[in-house]
Amino acid sequence: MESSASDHSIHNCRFVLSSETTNDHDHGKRVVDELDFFADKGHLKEDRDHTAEVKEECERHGVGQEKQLPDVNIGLNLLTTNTSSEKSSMDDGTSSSHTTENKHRTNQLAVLRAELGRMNVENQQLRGAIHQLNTHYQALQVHLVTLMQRQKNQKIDYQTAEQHKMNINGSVVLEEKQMMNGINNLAPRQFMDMGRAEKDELSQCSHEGCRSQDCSGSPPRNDIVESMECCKSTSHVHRDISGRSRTAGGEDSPDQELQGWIPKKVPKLMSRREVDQPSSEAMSMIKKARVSVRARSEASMISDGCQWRKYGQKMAKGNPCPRAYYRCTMRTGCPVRKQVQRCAEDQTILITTYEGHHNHPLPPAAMAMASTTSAAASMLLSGSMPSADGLISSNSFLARTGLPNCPPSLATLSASAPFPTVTLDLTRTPTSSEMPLGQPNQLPPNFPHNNLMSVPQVLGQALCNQSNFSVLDSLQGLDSTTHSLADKISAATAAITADPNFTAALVAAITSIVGNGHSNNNTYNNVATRNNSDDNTK
DNA sequence: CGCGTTTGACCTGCGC
DNA sequence: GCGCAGGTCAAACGCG
Repeated sequence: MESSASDHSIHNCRFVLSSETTNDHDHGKRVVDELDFFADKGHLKEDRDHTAEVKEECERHGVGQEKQLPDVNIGLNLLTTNTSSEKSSMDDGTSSSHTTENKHRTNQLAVLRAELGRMNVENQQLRGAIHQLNTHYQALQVHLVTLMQRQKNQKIDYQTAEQHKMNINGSVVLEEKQMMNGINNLAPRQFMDMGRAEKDELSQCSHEGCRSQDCSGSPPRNDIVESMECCKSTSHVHRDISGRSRTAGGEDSPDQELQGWIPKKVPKLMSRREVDQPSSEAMSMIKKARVSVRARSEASMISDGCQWRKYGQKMAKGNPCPRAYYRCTMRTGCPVRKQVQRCAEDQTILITTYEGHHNHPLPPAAMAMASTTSAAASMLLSGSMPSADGLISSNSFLARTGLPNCPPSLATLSASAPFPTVTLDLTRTPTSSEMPLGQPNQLPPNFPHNNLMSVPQVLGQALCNQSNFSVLDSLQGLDSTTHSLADKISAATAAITADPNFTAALVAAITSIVGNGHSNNNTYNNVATRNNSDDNTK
């Protein structure tokens, strides 16, 4: 009894310490929610002091602590059952043993009360610690908003000065052009959402004490993409937008206002104030960031676990094959689009380009692809913005995403395209030198080994070195998939989703790669609960 | 009849 | 300003 209570106290102490330990592993690059709490050194010291207090309290309330604590009647009959030893002494029926028994009971009761009181104290202390952390966090948020506002004002001042100079030179037309360019360069649609989302996020967190750390007010961090998914309460901007522009299909559904499939003509209607958000260009880039997947397939579309609706087809210049435009229909207003086109040089190669981020939970089969786009977008904004002169080494991308096992030739990062695009070439078999060493082909015992993988799973593997599969197997699987791909995909998906261990491992791997993973928290939860029931892949 | 696809028209950005 | 190309819309159409 007492030992279990001690375990409890130890556990509590560990709880406090673990958050600190976690932060110690963050090197300032990957910003997790907890890190924000300790970003301020002063606050960190205070928190550590407080942690030490709690720790001391845990130690102080060891054996004998019960005497210092008041008697607490919790109204629970915790001693209604007897241990076997107690029972045997009762059976003896002697009065002396009965007295001993009573004393024993009394002692136990005292011990239990003491433990209860000690736990209450610990609870209060922990609450205090959490409250303190929240306070510090809110202070940091306020500080962050102030800094961003200051930066924004400086930028506006600078532009105003520049424009004034131009006016003096009589270049009014040019000035207007620059202004328009500025507006157009700044993020339309989702970027606007992000900017507003960040504000909403901050205020919401401060109001709610940031109960959901998923949405913790991110300092100028890199995974803004995730904020897009995490904070959808962006009604202000969308309402402004939808009020002045027609929505897709002429529908004015609240969903669309909130999650926004907003026509691209919107940006010009934006006021400059709305558009001019901090680090807007980078955010615009992220909004435009795309992930392109090249895979061999005779099917018209690769299976990625999502539901798509075709909304257009266009002949692209320099390619005899038309380009098809799809949008995600798993939830109304989901901003994710994809383009599917066959490669002009090799028409067996299907090029699928994804853009945007889902605003809804995804089935396991769709998670890899969605996480990939998130990871790629995050990576693009994380400082390795592509140089203007074409391709950069994919190694940085792979390194950033923690994918030492992914062959470099599989992924390229292109800036020559209109939008930064990560291209994953799943049609290429990596050379032996590119193959990760010490990666035996490890497949789960119950996994169908005969090339039955759909592209997202392959991609997930390519991106997740934690996965038990080898990339080479995946690629060979794709390369040799020359017929009835859809059937194989279905079979593979069914097999994979039927294996909760694999799904959990995949989710964990993806989550760890995407960063703090909170963008997919909902997804993770859904995956965890829907593991065996999902058969969404077509 | 409802839903998804097709396809021509339209919009927008960009380069000349 | 004009033309081109990419992207999107929405009416028409087809299918179950």
